[in-house]
Amino acid sequence: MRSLRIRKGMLRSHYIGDIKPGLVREARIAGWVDRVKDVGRFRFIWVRDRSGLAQVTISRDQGELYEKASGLGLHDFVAVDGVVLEKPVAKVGVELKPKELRILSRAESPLPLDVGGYIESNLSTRLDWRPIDLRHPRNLAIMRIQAALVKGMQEYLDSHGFIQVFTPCLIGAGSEGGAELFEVDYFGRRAYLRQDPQLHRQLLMVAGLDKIYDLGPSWRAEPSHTPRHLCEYRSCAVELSFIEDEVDVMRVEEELVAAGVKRVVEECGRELKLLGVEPDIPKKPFPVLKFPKIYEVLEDLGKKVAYGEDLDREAEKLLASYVKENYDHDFFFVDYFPYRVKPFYVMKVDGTDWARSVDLIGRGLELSSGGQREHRYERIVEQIEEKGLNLEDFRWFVDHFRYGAPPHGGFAIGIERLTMVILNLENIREATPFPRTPERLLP
RNA sequence: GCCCCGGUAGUAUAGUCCGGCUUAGUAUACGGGCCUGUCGAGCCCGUGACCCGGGUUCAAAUCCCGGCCGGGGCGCCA
Repeated sequence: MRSLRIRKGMLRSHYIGDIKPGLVREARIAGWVDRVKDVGRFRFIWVRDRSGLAQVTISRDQGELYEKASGLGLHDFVAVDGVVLEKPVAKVGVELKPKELRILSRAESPLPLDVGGYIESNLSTRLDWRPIDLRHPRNLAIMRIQAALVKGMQEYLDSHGFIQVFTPCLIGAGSEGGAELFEVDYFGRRAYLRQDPQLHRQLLMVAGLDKIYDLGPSWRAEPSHTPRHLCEYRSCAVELSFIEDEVDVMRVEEELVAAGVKRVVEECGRELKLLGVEPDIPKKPFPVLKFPKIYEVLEDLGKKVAYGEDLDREAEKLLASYVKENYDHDFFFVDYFPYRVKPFYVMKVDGTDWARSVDLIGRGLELSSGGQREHRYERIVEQIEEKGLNLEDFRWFVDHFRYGAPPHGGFAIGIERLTMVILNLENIREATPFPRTPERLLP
């Protein structure tokens, strides 16, 4: 990490992690007090910033400084000027003999969480005090890894001709119904927070943008009490035109996931080690399981799913272990979903009850859905009617398809879910700094 | 939306099944002391808690009912 070029008198000259004993003689560091130990002739103050941990060693003969340090407590915020010991005695790494110690902010004690690292607080308590919780290197690591993941995916998309766009979050109508939408007052009219940027991405295909992605939030007003749902989450939503069929979409998606994971592995060795995970860069192509054959596979696994029915959680998990065993893969696609369980805009497999509709499953968890969309005006209208929807409600969308639309498809990958799967997190709330769940709107 | 489980010091837990044997135990944090280049230091002392309301009972952290809060399973989904 490169330290900021600083002006004289600035709070810090170095990130702790940047200090190389022998190369850096003197440094000014700033951070939170991680531990205070009073031992004979010395007081040891551990100081942590986001890059690492330093020990500030104050000997009794330093008089005033020694006294000042006696009042320090956990998570006080301090700045220390000192000489870097060329051969540190401390095992934490960097050791400083201070010239000056400034206490910039006091932490009340006891803290509302155990920050010492031996007691793991309940997630709920941690989230109540999330800023303190995020000081823990482990949680910081999750945020960093997610940033690398998104960066890797963006790099892939940018270098393959995808244009980043921002589609609206406030919408006048839902894409599939309305039950799970958050309602917003829009100058006296009813508006909604989008549940997916889907339909607007399709309109951009009609517009000829050809290949796009939208990185942004979506909202679901589902009161789900599970470790894998958030009411607000981010997705990397991709749409591309001039495809032959949904297979082209899958090819992009697996490249995208692999590029994200690759970036994480390359860039976040330290963080991954801290979290105790070693993700594999997934092999391409990802295995594909298709309806209706999938019913037979499930039956062999001892699970009966009625013909034409959707997969349930148990089926997804069974298939995941099946894929792991037979393909040694954590990810797989499911293709040709029954048309009746999918929304109106999907492309049917001609003359069948199946759709060119694709889910990506990672470690048994649904990470995305997508596939090829129907681009022919008459067909879209027909399908809206088949689904028992009111065509007039979708005019704002459908009418644009009357004037020439390319074959296209896409998908939206849940970023928190992908993070969760790669890092083997038990709860999706770990994968976002301030999770929104049915009960939690603060902080 | 349906179902299951839980709520004890700042934090995390034991005790709850089978009411009394509890002055509610332990770890950590916090305050004090001893020792000591500590690195999860060690030792001694101390402060600190039964979610709220109602009921049963001689007696409730413990049993029952309601509320609030939290966790999970399913559904739905990313």
